[in-house]
Amino acid sequence: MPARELIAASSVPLVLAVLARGESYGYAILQGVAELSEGRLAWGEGMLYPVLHRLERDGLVDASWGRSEVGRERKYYRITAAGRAALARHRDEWLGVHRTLERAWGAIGAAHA
Amino acid sequence: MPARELIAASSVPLVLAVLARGESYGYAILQGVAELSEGRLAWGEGMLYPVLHRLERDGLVDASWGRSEVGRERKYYRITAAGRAALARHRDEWLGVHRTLERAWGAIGAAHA
DNA sequence: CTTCGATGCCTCGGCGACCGATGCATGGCG
DNA sequence: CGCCATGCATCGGTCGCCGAGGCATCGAAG
Repeated sequence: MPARELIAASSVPLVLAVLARGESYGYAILQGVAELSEGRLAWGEGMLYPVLHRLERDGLVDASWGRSEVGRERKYYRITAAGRAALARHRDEWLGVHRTLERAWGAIGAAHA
Repeated sequence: MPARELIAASSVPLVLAVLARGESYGYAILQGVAELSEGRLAWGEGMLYPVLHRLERDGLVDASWGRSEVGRERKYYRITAAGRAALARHRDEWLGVHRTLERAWGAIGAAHA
């Protein structure tokens, strides 16, 4: 499992990206992330729900209660326009840092003493 | 400037990568990071020194006092073998998360409703 | 019916990180 | 001497993680 800081940095963009594919709910998001990461990212519920609540508080997602096919209650989340904008911004920031790191890593190989 | 969490996630790998190119010291590392990121990452000293001290405490870098050409005191940092190993691990973790995000972003474009 | 596990939601609190503000010392310059 | 640049460091507010724990419902097994 990645370092805690990396989890923190990727949790919001990843949740937004999952929701950009269509509405979903807690448990399913957990599974979606595990699939996308091929098991490398395994979040606990204790970190997902606070993220979801923060996103809702900030207007990046909308939430509404619904029912599963078997009748169980679920809280469905949908990404908002502001959420899509935030996702794009997070993506740009991530890619900027990624390029910086690649440059630093590349230099290591080149400058290998 | 990127979100705080992204700074947190990239600071350690970046400092290690800079030091992997050769020994350096606080102020110069700050400039090296600014160059590598083309100004996108501008750290304050208040975040760099704690990172450096943590790395030293954990044995990922060695520190020693020296003097600049003009006679001023500087604390030079050198990466250790453990530091290079940690750098490689951070790099793997980063790339793993990066692939996950790319997959998630790609799906957005493909599944665009 | 009762018990068990899976689904599905949530909160609490310790820990640790960022980072703006602030402080201190030295050396060069006018 | 006064002032700026270099160069090191800490403090404290604020915020996020995430393991542990809690609650409710449903289906199946005994």
